[in-house]
Amino acid sequence: MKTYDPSKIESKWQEIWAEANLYKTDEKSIKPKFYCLDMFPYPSGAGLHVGHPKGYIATDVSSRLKTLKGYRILHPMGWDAFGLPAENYAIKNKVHPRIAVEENIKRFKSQLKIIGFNYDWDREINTTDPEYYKWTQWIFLELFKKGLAYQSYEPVNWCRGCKTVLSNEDLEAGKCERCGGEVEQRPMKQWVLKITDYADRLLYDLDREDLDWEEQIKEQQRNWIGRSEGTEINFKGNVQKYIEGKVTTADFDIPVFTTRPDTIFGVTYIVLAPEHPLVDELTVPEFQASVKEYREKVKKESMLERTFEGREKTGVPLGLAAVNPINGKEVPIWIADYVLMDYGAGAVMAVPAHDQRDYDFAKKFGLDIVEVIQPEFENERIQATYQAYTGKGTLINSGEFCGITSREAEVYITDWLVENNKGIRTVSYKMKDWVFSRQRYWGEPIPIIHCEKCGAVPIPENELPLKLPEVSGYEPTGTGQSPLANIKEWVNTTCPKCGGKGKRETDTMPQWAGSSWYYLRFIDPDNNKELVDPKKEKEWMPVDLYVGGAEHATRHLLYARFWHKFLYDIGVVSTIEPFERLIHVGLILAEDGRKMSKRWDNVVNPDDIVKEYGADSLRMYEMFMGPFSQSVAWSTNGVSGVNRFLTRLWSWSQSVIKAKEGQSTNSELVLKKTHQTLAKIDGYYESFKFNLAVASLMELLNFLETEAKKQEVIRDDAYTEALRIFLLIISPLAPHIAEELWRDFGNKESIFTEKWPEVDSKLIKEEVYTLVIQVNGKLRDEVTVPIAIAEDEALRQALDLEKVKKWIEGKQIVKHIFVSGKLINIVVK
RNA sequence: GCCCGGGUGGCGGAAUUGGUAUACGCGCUGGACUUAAAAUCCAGUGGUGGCGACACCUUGCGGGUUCGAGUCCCGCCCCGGGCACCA
Repeated sequence: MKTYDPSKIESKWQEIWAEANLYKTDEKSIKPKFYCLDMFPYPSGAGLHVGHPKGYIATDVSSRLKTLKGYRILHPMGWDAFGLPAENYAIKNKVHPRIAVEENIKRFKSQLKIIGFNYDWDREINTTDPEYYKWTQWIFLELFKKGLAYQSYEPVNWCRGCKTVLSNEDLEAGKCERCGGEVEQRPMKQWVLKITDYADRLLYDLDREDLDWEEQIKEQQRNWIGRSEGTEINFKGNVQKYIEGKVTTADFDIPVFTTRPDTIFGVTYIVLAPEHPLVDELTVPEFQASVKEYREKVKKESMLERTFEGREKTGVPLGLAAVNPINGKEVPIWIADYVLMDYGAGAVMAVPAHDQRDYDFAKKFGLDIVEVIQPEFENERIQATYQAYTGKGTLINSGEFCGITSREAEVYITDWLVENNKGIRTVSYKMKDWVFSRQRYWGEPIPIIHCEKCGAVPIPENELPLKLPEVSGYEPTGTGQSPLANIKEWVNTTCPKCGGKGKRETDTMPQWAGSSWYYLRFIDPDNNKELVDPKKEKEWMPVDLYVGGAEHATRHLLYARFWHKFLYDIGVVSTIEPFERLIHVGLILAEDGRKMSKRWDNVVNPDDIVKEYGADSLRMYEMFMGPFSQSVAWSTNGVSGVNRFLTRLWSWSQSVIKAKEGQSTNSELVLKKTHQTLAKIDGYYESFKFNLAVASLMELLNFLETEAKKQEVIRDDAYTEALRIFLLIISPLAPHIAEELWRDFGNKESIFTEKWPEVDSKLIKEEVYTLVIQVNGKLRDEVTVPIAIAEDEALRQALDLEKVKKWIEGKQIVKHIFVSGKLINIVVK
């Protein structure tokens, strides 16, 4: 008998499939389409570890299933190859990042190939290919033309020691990872995309019925967008200025944003973000030194740490007061780091009685605390003496508004403010505009020319792609600009508009850019005339299934949705959303439960697993190890278990193939169990419960082997059908062994040209079931009953059982609960 | 700190709407085969007590709702992902 040797059959079938173009995307047939997409990898220098292919295996299983079900498949793969690590590697090893990236891609690709994916490699793309990034640049220019790209001063991490901009990744506990020096937040003129213009659409379209996304991902996006309706309230004041020796008084306005206008009578001070542009103007001379010192200190803090709620509060007063528009009361103005410039108006009205951070701040600096909301319950009232009461309630100490509820006050107080021109209703978002500039070499050049006369001018479309120039080194310039700024002959150019002197933009795009539209390129990878052929776009969009890590839940997926909606607005795409169904893949941790990392020396390489156990074992194990979306620790022993299973499948299949023909006595049972598995497994595949799919296949084989031990296997219609179905339903998970046994079985064509089997519902019907008997909710016995058994008959049979009698004896039956198909519970007292 | 997940045997995990807790796999123990080992096959395997039939306990911790809670509610603890320049 042939033995199961994956190393022999897997490479053989991979070659045959490739030669036969089995996985080439079918552009012609009238079959329904299935666009199945993986989040494409960043080809790092470390190569693939076993965690990478988990999601790819899932899309491979899904697309093979859809192939069997009669769909035509688009299942492509490519490389998201711009980015920081390649540039750092280039600096360190003095090689061009392109060379490093090419090597990495080669390695990744060979590692993927031996796992036996059904990718159409003719559609491979690479974001660093000029023919690709031409269109990334094109989209940027369209955004620019529509006013959605603008320049603004945005903070970057600036290391004084290295004289360079640092990524968050390069920081360690707020200090520079390389030199250990201080890092400060330094404003720098950068390109920013107006994603906030799309905030409402990005939010509301999450609720579209045709968007089949996991709720948790949608919820994360909603929170990221952070829409809140509120009121912008204007606090006025005046400041004395000395101009040319004379004292003059100047009025000022401080607009603040609040979602709680009902607490306005409780305002006891105003806090500005330390970066607020009004701070210079509003600081009285005696306080200037302390304000300056405080602002310097805040520069060194990261945004993340500033927002920690339990953190020790800091801040300094400006020495001025502003007037509460509702009661004319003067309140002092402070600056404090817990107020951020980029949320709301960069200024808050502080209500210490009803906001915890304001409360902590007021306690620390001895500011007034005025209670204006009375809680509904007394215990909350008691708590309010040592912490803020942040709930709603009834207004007190609020002038003419006393006695009404918070909900009413939100309407009436805002109405009053609007009528008296002291406030407006407005909406604020947590989501900020997308800072799109990077001061680095290895990214798409931003196709803009700065002209002294004309300002920022886009380069003409026919000059795209604007290629990255070759440079000799990638070291930072020392000024914070990207290495491109050092190439004078590239930077200095002429203005496309006036023909005068112009300078090229030297910042490049973030890595997110190329990945924000790549799913469109796969549809039409060689198109140089337009981004995507509209006909082909309509044929393949939207992506039917998108699989990738949860770490992309907010940024990548929001950026891609934003660009897609923009492309929809300018008529490039025809769907409102790019990804119809989204599933997130859970991490594979190392055997020790930690993340796989070179640092811990716990990385498992898929090549080694394929070599020892075969690709089918790797594929099936990764689908079996746990719920797909959950992170699970790797176990090489687990792989050997799956390998044992495949070996047993091989032997059983061979025994059927070699068996003599005739009529077996257990054919009915064999068919029933096989069809029951078939009925289950379809749902398991569709709902990404691959672990249960594998378990049900194992159960089926356990059953078939047990039957084979009871009596000799005879090749009759039932066994023939059981083997046929078994191979078909396992083929998405383990394509190589399925194909090999399929051909051994006498089939001339590939198993993937076959049709998915249909469930025979007559076969799987059960006539009896096990009725569980409980007394007071505890399991006491069970009995086999006909499926249609009536309640009183079930009760009669239950009460007849010795084990049940024992528990009922001397007690009174209060009632019983009968759940048809499940159990009967007898309640006694 | 904030947002999103998760916590079930020695381990990974299973358990449609609240209805037999521990499917499937790993590991372990004993046995068969073998000169021996590996591989394979057979049997056992949540805990405590008992020779045994059996009984009681058990889903991170503490309460609650219910005939019945891993599942629902309230309050905690612990772990993972994200927090805008890693991708």
